[in-house]
Amino acid sequence: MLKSKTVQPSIRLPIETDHGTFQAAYSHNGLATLDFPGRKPAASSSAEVSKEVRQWHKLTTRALSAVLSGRAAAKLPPLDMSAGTDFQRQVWRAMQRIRTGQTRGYAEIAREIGRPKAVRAVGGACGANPIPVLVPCHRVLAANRRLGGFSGGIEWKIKLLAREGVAVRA
DNA sequence: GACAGATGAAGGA
DNA sequence: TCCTTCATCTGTC
Repeated sequence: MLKSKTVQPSIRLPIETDHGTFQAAYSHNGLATLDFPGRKPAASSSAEVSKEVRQWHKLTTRALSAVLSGRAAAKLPPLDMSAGTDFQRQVWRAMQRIRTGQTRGYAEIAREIGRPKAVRAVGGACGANPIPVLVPCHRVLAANRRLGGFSGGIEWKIKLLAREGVAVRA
């Protein structure tokens, strides 16, 4: 089993949306983390922002506003998932394949990555997802279309799913 | 090695 | 339906 590697994002930039200010953090590989409004104090990096990061940030901002409007993101910046284990990256990739307005169950994700019994571990990997919204962990529901949980807060999961026209049970 | 966890399924009320 | 219990698998400490 691989332990997660701790890769320190080098640049933190705010993203203003109608729903509050998200915090995006970039490493040299791409977008590393995305924090919901109010989750962490707004922090702007003192490091110089390269042209490349500015381009990624522009894509992230557009993608975020698209998803928050219930639309599919046209283009995503490169996502730095190096902080996750192999298992977690498999789960996150499977979640990225879920289209806007569609949902999957934890068990379905588990089957998709070839580990049908690892449903609880899939839940754990969802919770460890550093880039919520863009890696759509909100589209993963528990059995019988129940909500399950959400690292950013269950109210965010409800809000995001409602934007995509997905009806869920409390 | 023990424990916790964003689950699933089965059984009973 | 709802609740409880147990089985299962992975990540973290």
